[in-house]
Formats: sequence, structure tokens, C-alpha cells
Amino acid sequence: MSFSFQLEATAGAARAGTLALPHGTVPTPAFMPVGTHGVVRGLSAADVRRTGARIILGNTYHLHLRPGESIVRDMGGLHRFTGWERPMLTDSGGFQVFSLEQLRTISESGVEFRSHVDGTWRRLTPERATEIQWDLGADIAMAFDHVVPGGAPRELAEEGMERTLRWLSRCREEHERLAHGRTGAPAHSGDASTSSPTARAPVRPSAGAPQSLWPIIQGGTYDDLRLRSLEGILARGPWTGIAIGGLSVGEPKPVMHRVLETLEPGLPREVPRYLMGVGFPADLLEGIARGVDLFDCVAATRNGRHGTAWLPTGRINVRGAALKGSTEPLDPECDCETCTSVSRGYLRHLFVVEDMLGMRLVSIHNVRFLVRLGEQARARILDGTFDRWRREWLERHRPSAVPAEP
RNA sequence: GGUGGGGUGACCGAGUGGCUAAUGGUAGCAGACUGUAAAUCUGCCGGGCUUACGCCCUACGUAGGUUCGAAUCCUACCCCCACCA
Repeated sequence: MSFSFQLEATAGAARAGTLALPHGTVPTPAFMPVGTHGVVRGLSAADVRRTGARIILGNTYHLHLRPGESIVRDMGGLHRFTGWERPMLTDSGGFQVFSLEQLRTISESGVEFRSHVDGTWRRLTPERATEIQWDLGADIAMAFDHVVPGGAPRELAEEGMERTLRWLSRCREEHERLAHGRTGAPAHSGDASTSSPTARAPVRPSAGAPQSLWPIIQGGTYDDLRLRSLEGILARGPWTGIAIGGLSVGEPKPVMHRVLETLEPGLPREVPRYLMGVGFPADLLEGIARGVDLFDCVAATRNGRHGTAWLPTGRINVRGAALKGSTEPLDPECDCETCTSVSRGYLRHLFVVEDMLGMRLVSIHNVRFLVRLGEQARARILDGTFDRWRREWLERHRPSAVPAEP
């Protein structure tokens, strides 16, 4: 079957499972590298494959601007376009409602964006976002949502949450229309196990694979709003996965943890939970401990380009003078291409001379670091040692900066 | 030898009497980054003291001088560049 989730073990709220998608399976918990423009910045599909990543993201808004979804569709869909044959997920552009706040206006029907590329006005509605994602052809499409900042007042958080629910209905309707219109059978989750992939295959160049739509829980930092959001989503189900959005957007970490704990008991056990935009290594473990199965975050590659690498003990500035002349590997415990082939001193040199290889190598390490963290957590959940391992891991890991030399 | 131009903090380079420990830039150092408007952004960057406001020292080729006050004006010298002999 194209969309299924097998829960294999739990450790408290933490879960280990396997997500089956049209383009392959994803053992969970898992980190998904972000490839906004159809590229995990700086890395080839082969590079990303070697990090062990099983699924990556693309972005509706950015791919709509460049090269345009029709081009991607005519080139055979996002998988063929990018050379990444494993599962993919596209974000809906909802995050850009938040991140491009200065360049957009929201109304009930949708969002007008002033393109950051050429200034032209682009309209994104739930229908358009769904249509674009259908053309892009990822395994999973995300609902178009209204993300508000972490410090948003209740009224705004409520407005965003309610609107996201209304938009969800429109996304789903459009998604079913697209699936039905071209195949005669719905591609959405509810029927995933009742019709064969071949029967559902949309007749289009990017085809062969049906696509599932996932809803997104909003509600800011307000527990009751979060629960209402979840309730509304479940009433519009069933779904093959559920995302938690609007976190890590400026709110304190304990608040994010509290929201996750609030939601966890109400989340259906039988589908994967995806915490959008998270996160840093410690955030992954905290999320996993609170029942999250999937994560994505740009920090691995952005920090990689900016010369910050994650280590078991905390982050390290690769540009720093401390690494000058060091023959040590970046992270002796890591099995990535970078850590097994070059020294800290050489990596620092690459940043000093501003060669792109430095950015690529540290990005590879950071992505591998998070992917491996997911793999390790999974193994610990399966063998029953997750809790202790997680506590010890967090104890050893200092989020900000490596302790200074004595 | 003559004439003209010039010597500013690690480097390049502004500044022609007080608002100058001295604009900018580079290099150096440190930090930030969470569904990517990001190979980006921020801070520090002569030395010492102070929790801080701040204080002291040294500094614009060298040495003198003028002035209440000089990187800025004057004199001599040293060095660099261009052109002419």
C-alpha cells in the first residue's frame, strides 16, 4: 500500500515506526532535510542519500516562483526534476505567510504575496497551494495554513487557527477533486488501503504516484486553541499523517514542550506526527520524547553554510581560531563523509578562503548528525533504553557553544 | 642635483587647528541562525584600570617649534613616487 504507518515500539510517548510512501519507506523517528527550491542547499541528491535521509522537503511558494510548477510537472515531477527518487514532502507556503510577513496580505480567500524575487504579486489560496503541490507531485502535500508568530496574542492565534481549519477543508476538497478528476479514485489518505496505487495513479507526467494531504495543527501557544485545532482536524479526517505547525517561531522552549504534551494524548496513534520546522539536535530528542515522529529544519544546512557544526557536546564554530592546525576529525563519533575524510584544520581553512566545499562538507555533517540522531533514537526505543539514553545525551549536550578550555 | 606629489592604527585608505583613539573597507576575533528573501546577519577590533558612568597612557615618518589646543600650521631631517637634468 502506498500510505501506511506501522507502529513498532513505544517508550513512554516516544514511538518507533515505519512510514510507507509511494516512493519508499521511512523508518521513524526521522529528520527530513529541507530542500526548499528542490535542492538541499549545496548538496547533490547523492550527497543527501549518503547522509541516510529517507525523505526530503520542497516548498510550494519557492518552486512556484522558480521554475514554476508547470515546468516541474512537464519535466516529470519533483522526483525526476531533482534526481531524488525517495519520498518527498512539499510544504504549502503557509510558513511564508509567517516568514514573508512584510511582503504579503492575508484575507479569508487566501494570501497575496509580493514576490521577493521580482516584486510581482502572486496569489496563494488553499486551492492554488494544493494544485501547485499536485503538479509538483511529492508523496505528501501539506495543507495551506496561517502561521502566526510565537508571541502572537490570543486573538491572532485563534484567527490563524480557525482560518487554518477552514482552509483545510478547501485544501482537502481541492485535493480530492484533483485525484478524482484524473483517476476516478481519491488519492487521499482515507482510501489509501482500499484502492491499488495503479488504479489511483493520476494521468499526468509526474504520475505513477498518488499523493497524500496532511493537515496542520495551529493555535499558537494556547493549549485550548491547540486542542480545538486538533479536534477540528480529526473531524475532517481521516488523514495519513498530522503535522504540528507554528512552533519554534519565537516562543520559549518550555512552551513548545507544553504544547506537545497537551496534544500528545489526543493525537491518533496510527498515523505519524510531524513537528514542522524543528529543529536543533536537543529539540529532536525532546520532540521524540513527546511523541513526534517526523521533523524538518533548515538549521542543519544553514548552519552548515555559516560554519556552525553540531557535535555530541554542542555546537562548534568551524571558522574559529581554535581549529587552526587541528588534525582531528570534526566529530570523532560521526560516520559522515566529512568526519571520515577531512580534518578540523582543513575545514576551517575552507571557510577562511571561502570555498564552497567548506559549506558543503559541514552541511553534510549536520544533516547526517540529525539523521543519525533519529536512527539512534529509533534503535533505543526499539531496545527499550530510550529514556536513559536521551537523558544522558541531553546531559552531555550543551546547546550553545562548547565549553571553553580550562 | 632640481621640481612636484606623498609618508595615518596589521593592510588599504579618509581626515587639513578643538566635535579625533582618529570615517570607510579589508584582514583578525567572537556570536546568532529552528516548515530557507540567509555562502547571511550582529558585535569587538592601540594598551591599561573600572561592575558601570568613566579614567589614565601611548599614537598619524623623525626631531624641534607655533598655539590655550596639532594627524592637521612652521622648520630641519629621513624615506617613497613621478618627471626633468
